[in-house]
Amino acid sequence: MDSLIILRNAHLRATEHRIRTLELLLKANRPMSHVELLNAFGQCDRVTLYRILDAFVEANILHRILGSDGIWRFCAHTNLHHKCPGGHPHLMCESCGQMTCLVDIPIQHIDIDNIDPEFHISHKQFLILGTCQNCYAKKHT
Amino acid sequence: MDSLIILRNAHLRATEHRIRTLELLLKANRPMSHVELLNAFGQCDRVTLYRILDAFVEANILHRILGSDGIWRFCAHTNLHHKCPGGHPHLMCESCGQMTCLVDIPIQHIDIDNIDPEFHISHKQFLILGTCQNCYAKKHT
DNA sequence: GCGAAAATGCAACTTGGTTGCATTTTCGCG
DNA sequence: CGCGAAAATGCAACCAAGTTGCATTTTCGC
Repeated sequence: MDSLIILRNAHLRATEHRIRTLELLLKANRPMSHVELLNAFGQCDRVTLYRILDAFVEANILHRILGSDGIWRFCAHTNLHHKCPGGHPHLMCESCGQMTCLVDIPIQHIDIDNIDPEFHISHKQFLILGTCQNCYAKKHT
Repeated sequence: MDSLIILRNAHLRATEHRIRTLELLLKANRPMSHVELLNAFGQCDRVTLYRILDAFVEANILHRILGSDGIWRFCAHTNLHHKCPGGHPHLMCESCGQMTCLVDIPIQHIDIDNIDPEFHISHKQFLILGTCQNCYAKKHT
């Protein structure tokens, strides 16, 4: 899907930076961190990129996931991402930081009324940590 | 259980700070952040507290959970915490930051071999976000 | 109670993210 | 087309959580 159309639909201004950011994320099709995006960019102020990402999350065209390293990663929504309304788990390599969306897998239901009836759930985060293929190979050679 | 005995068993030195930290966490029986502990302390250097917490996690007498605010919380192990070998979910109020261990609930199994056979899982984090009773009441008055 | 190993305190640093503000750009509307 | 309000950008400064290095003090096995 064309990033320009996505921006228009979300009532966001189609500036060069914003188009670029969205294109990068759509092409990558995996959650990327702020630094990662900044490096991929030719020229963009880091604060501007932070604000772009915030705006995109606000406009619901990205979702963001906190890694176990405390760094946020941002992932463009594709139609695959809407399969599980309650969100999906994320795989994260603790060695290189790479993250993957497990878009097909629903997150387990929690019967909160039986645990803490006074708690109001807004959403859930499920992070699966470990070592990816690449890093595992590197470690065992 | 006496914190001194726990420290001895874990081959950790029983200094005043360490006993105090462990006692605070055992008494609270919920995950606490570094600042929260520091405030509860009378006099302790913040770096020292960081190092104590690290040592305790290393020695496996605490577990730590990253909140959606990017701040680590530390929780003393009780025998309840060992019910679910694969870990348990955590409830977090996004308004006040308070966290609760759902020690009775096992985290869903992920059949990683069918998804990414090359990924090696080390552990899982399941965070349930929302609003606690207190904060919900405050918002709706 | 001696001495090696570990714990502590302090200063300085790193890093991811935020805020304020002046300047520039976008885009709806006449 | 081009005007002007609203939004986006760039820059500097800031903030907070966590880390590192190092000199001093404390613990605890012998």
